[in-house]
Amino acid sequence: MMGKINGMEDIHELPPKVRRMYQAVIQMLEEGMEAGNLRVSTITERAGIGKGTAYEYFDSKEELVACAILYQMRCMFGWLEAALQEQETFREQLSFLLTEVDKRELHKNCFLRFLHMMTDNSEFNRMLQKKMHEEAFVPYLPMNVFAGIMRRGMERGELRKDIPMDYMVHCLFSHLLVYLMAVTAGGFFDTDPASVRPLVYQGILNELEERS
Amino acid sequence: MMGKINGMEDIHELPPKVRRMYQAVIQMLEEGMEAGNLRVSTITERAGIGKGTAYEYFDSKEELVACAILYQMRCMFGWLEAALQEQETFREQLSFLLTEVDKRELHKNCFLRFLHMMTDNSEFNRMLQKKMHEEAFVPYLPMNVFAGIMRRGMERGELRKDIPMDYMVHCLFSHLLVYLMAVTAGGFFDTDPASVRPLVYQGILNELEERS
Amino acid sequence: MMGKINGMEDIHELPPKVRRMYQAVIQMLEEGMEAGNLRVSTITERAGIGKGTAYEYFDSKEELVACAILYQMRCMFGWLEAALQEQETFREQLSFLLTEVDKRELHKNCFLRFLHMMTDNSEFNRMLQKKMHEEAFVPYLPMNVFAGIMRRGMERGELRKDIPMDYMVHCLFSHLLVYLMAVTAGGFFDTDPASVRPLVYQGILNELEERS
Amino acid sequence: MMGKINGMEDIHELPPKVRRMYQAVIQMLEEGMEAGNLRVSTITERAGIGKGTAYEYFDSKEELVACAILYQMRCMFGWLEAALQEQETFREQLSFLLTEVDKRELHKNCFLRFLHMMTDNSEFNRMLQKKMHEEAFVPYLPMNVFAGIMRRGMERGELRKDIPMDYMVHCLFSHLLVYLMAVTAGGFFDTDPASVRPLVYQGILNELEERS
DNA sequence: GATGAATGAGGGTTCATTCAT
DNA sequence: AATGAATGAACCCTCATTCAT
Repeated sequence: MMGKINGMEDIHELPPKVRRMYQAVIQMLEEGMEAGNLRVSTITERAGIGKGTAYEYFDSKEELVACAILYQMRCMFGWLEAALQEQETFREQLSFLLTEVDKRELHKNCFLRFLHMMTDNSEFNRMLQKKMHEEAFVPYLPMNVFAGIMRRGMERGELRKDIPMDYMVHCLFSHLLVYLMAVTAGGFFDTDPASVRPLVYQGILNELEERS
Repeated sequence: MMGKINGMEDIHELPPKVRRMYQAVIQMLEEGMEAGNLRVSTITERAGIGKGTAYEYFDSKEELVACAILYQMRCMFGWLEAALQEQETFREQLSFLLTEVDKRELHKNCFLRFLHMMTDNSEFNRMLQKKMHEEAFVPYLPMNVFAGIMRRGMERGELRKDIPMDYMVHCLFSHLLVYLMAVTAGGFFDTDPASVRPLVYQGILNELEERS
Repeated sequence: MMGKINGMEDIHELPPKVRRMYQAVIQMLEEGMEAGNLRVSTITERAGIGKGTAYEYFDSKEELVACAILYQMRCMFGWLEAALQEQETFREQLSFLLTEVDKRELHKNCFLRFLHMMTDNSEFNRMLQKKMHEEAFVPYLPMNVFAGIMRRGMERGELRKDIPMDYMVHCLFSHLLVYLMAVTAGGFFDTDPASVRPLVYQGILNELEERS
Repeated sequence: MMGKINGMEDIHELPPKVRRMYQAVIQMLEEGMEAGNLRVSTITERAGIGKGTAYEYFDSKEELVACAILYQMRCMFGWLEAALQEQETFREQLSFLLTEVDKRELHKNCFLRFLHMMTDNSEFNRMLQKKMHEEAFVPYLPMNVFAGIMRRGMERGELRKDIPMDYMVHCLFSHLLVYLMAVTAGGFFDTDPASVRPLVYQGILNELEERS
């Protein structure tokens, strides 16, 4: 029998039914269902396949859902990495990131989920985190994507070289996060994102940019 | 029949069985169980009461758990507010906050949960968020607690007055968040919290403090 | 919560729903279903209770079925022991046993099942055998019932005292077995039980009876 | 398309894949699995063939397993018949049988299973029994094998001629059975097989042997 | 003939909720 | 008001069987 899927397969070589299940899972998560409450029958139904087929590819519902989430993250962060590479300066990259958050694109799909995961110590999440530390996944970790930006920015002489890399990543991460929340979390901050954006932008530059 | 509990009761006038159920819920959450996976039977068992009794006070399991979480947040943020009031300067308040995060006290009990909630769009969370917007809960919102600190800091002349309050709160919040993650999320950032702490501390002051 | 049933309860103090489930199981076994193929839903349906109720009393279907079988054995072998006590001589006891086998009463209910069990090394059966070795069950073991007969027969001077007890039990057991098969196993032996009975009767006496 | 296998094929002209499936079934039964719990996928996997192939030869899993069991019995009882023929006297044959039981060879493979079947009235077993009464199988029935021994023993003047054949077979069968149990059924009889063996041996001779 | 991916009916188990006491 | 035995809908997972290749 064919070996089971473990989530580290090449994104472009997934069996079509697996891809359809992944898409069903992602879709449902975006509709606001909790990862733990997804039903196998609904997933396979949406994927247009038989219920038992899920178990041809995965050992359990949890495996299936976890792999789907990983898949999404690899897609999104992979895309993000590539998109950021196309920007020429750190300022452009920063603008690009903020605009992505504005478009509610990134956030809905990955950033928030990543954050949600990091603040969750359920058993399911521990499994997910374990998978995220597999070698094949590491380059997709947002921390590493951000570190790449920083490094290149420093090489171009745009960013300060006297701050530990860790803190630089944290700095970018945290500001983006708060902007993300201002954009999303309707109600907790009764704030106009448009008025916060320049402050966030400037705040990051103040901390990280090399002063000429 | 007595009306049901809605989560906005005075913290000090809870029926004792309700308080015991709240404590059971909080305890289990801290043991790493997901809010959605708690079982009514376990909750009432730990509370030392009959299973049916839960339904004397709440309409559903979800209501019970949501009210317990609200209760915890009101306790913790209420306590935090009071504790911060006792500090005399903003710098002392900031140190206090960082130390709390260090102690993994705050974070485990509330901050992380709050963040977790804000990054979740499940049905359960929408209910929780709705309850959080009830008038009685508003003063406990972390944003408002932080805004109070800022306001008083500005009155004492310690903090800049030319930045929108929203951004000041965001700034504090985001830096704390990242420090929280450095302290907690073992593995994603392979960072030494001790080396990050002064940077976080200084970063916040750089952005917010009035320069003499 | 009430502790689970383990099969060693006093036969006369069973919760009524448990007794009804036992009866449903026994009935179905006698209708020719295999112990492993019984369905929980059918059992509870026949017992006139909800499906979930089975799990109030037992941890699993296997436990339920095993306890039901033990219950039947305790009932039957308990009854057999008492009935044998009422016979005055070994010859009468022997006649009684053969007649019981004739009536297809004993066999259908217990003897065959006991034999079936002893020739089965499935996991289910290993569990059943483990339960049978619990102290509370031991006096009901057919071997011990038979040994009691022998002992009393020896005390009355009817049976030989020079043969090991083990073999005496074996002797009785094996002859009964064959008679049981002649009566039951339609087809394998195309034998008239009536013609075999006196031979079995005499065979046993020849081996065991004290010759005056 | 080729007709399906029905279990009465010549043992030596089985399609090789069928033989491999039979061997897989037998092996698993000897490992302690119940006939009803064998899985088609496991059987074909062990046989080194595709799962669908089983259905090229058999209409259902039950047919496959039943035929495998019949196959084993024909092999074993055929072998037993031949082996017994090589013994010159009844006493030697008897010793041989007891020794086989001692070696846990016979019993594990056939005798116990045969007994298990005879004490079972499940649907599966009724099918098996039906197949056993097919003409081609009759000579392998243990009863008939034993009857052959008896007949030859009588012809040689070793055995009594005044007892009905049925009873003689029963007598041998039952004693062997109980010895088998003493050897196998660890725990029900806490008996040392070695001490019982001579008694069994002598008991049989006492009943069946011609007294000179 | 041979295969094994796909299927979906089936069944064991869980657990929120009810309600008679 | 408090209880906890009883319930049954819900849901995961298994596995015999089919069928396109």
